[in-house]
Amino acid sequence: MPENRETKKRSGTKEKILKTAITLFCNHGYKGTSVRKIASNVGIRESALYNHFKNKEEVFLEVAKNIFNSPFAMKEEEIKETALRGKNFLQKFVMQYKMLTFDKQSENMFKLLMIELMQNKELREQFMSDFHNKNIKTLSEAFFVMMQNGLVRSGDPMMVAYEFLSTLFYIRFQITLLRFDAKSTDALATQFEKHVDIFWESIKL
Amino acid sequence: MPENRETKKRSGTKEKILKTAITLFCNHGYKGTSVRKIASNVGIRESALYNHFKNKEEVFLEVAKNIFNSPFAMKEEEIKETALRGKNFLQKFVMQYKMLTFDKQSENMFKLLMIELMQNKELREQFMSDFHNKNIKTLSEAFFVMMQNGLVRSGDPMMVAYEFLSTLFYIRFQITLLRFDAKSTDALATQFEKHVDIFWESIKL
DNA sequence: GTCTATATTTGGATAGAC
DNA sequence: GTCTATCCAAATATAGAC
Repeated sequence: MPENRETKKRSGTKEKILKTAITLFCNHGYKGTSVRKIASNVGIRESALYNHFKNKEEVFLEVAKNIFNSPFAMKEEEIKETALRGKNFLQKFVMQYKMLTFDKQSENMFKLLMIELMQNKELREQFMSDFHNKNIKTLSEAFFVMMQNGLVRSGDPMMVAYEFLSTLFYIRFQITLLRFDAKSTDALATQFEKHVDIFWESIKL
Repeated sequence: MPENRETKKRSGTKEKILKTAITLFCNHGYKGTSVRKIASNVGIRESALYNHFKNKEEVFLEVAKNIFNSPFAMKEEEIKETALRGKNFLQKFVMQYKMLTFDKQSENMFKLLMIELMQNKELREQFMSDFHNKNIKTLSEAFFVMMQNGLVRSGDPMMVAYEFLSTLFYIRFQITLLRFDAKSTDALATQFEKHVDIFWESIKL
């Protein structure tokens, strides 16, 4: 028995369901996606879907599981180290943010988040803690280091972090809207780099 | 006939329907709000609602009609004039933005916009043109005037406008999320003023 | 203008044959 | 594991009496 991992060696239906569900949930949200539609897109009957998932919510939870999983998290020590490089840190941070923005899976999760955010209290709280606070913390630490080392004008690191992050979010938000309709994002894609340039000029010593 | 305006002098049912519909649509979105729920909250049967509106969509459109109506628009000349006052212009602009954020009706419309934005192509386009571009235009003009008059460092007025606006949007976005759950927004409310202070310091000559 | 009753559709979910 | 058949609930909408 060469592959008895997990006992069942699948026909792949469950994966197909998940893949289809991701597309549908991320474009139409929970309410906008029916079990019927998922099943029909997969090419099976609804009843067959229930062999793989207990109910609609379980499918959704499986899809939304990675909604706050960032593939590009920075480690604590890495932050403090890289922060000493000033603008270079910001460029690195923004590059990761940009990759997230254009990464297909991250983009889908962001769309889903934006759709469900207003209808799901738990998501709102996770958005604040995971999405916002985590980034603010990273950036604050970096700006603090920069201030300590005389690289940037001193001030409240949290405030500077907020200013810096908010623009990144807005760019990502707009890009996500444009990509919904398959519109060009060329102008906005370069906005990330321009933001770093302008911002650095405004805070550097 | 003292009041033959519009022929029908209403029992107020239509207004009551609209008022109820605003609350429901703005908190649960189009799909999340049923005609049943609206009618029952008003205190009538569904069938009675159809005496006032052709269908659910017509109720929604009536509600969403004012989604981009800003009660605080600045006139062209006013912008150029006030821009000469530098930081004072930014303070005024932000104060209006802040009022919008906390104005009950505007807040509802913003919630509705955020809910529906990801599911409605037309709204996305209106968001870009009415919401984003209009503000960018106003701010760009102001920053241009400020640059011409040596009040702020010269640069691309549009870029500076983008930096300034994006933070305002993010603050509003976060406040809206908090208010969804009736959480305190004290910390964020002062962020508006702090933003102006920080931003002005970073661009002034 | 509101009610009762009803038509129709859509969506989530289960039973049981194969 | 998939299918057919079926059930049930919820939702949009209409007809016609009052």
